[in-house]
Amino acid sequence: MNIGKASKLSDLTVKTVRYYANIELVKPKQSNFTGYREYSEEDVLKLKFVGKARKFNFSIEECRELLSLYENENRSSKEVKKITLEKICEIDKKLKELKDLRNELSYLANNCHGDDRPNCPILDAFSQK
Amino acid sequence: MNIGKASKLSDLTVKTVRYYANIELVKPKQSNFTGYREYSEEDVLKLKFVGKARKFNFSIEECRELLSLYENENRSSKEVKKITLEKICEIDKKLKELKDLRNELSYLANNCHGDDRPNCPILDAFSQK
DNA sequence: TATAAACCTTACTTTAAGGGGAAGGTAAAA
DNA sequence: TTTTACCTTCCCCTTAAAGTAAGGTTTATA
Repeated sequence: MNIGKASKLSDLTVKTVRYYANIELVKPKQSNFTGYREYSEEDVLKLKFVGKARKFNFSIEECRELLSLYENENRSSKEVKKITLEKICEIDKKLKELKDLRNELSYLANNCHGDDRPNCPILDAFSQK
Repeated sequence: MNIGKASKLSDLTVKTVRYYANIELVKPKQSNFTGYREYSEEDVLKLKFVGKARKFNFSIEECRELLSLYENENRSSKEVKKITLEKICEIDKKLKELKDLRNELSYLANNCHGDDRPNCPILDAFSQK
């Protein structure tokens, strides 16, 4: 099938699918008649796989790694679990940062009367030495 | 003072300070003798201000907006509070996304035995149609 | 049959916020 | 005087595509 159909089936944009072909993440055959890319059913499965993994916040390079494990019959689930646990750690770190940030900002907002006077503790906080 | 000193005082890298000058966020005078940028005390205060705001996750364009409020004697704290509350909303949205993501991933990891057998529920989840 | 619409291709530019490094000018210290 | 420490502009790199241009192909319609 052509890229348009593969795009629809995998629920990715044509641009994205073409990008994945260019970076050799999911690389279809390419016809030498028309130059059109020819996607197989298996290619579509890989595209879907990558789409899911991307939604799970895995980077392209991590997707590449997961995909190779996915394709490798001799893979061990240990490796996949390891990558996943690392990803969870990353998420936890980012969660903490965001929570701290939220606390500080909401503290500032609560102390700002938010009227037409120029005095503003938020700006004061930003301009503190 | 030259850019190196302004960089140290504001706790930003020289690259960053130069970048801010290029995008006209904090723009110092520039000597016509040497071509060196000349930072005033006030410029340093603005750099510090931007540094703080950036740490609070405000984008460059938001910093530009905050900075103009900061410089404006006739500002109202209402405007600043509004921007801040919007930022808190954004953070809340991102927090929710990350929490959901974490839940799904940790569910998958918990159900993965993590041994040398090739069966792996994480990969299974990614390859579901 | 002619043509228009719907595909497809490569290639270039842009995004955010700088980092890295080259090539070269300037200033201060040894 | 020379070395070292600054400073300058310029260009490429990062993520993960999206936007657009210019042009080739295929299919549907008049």
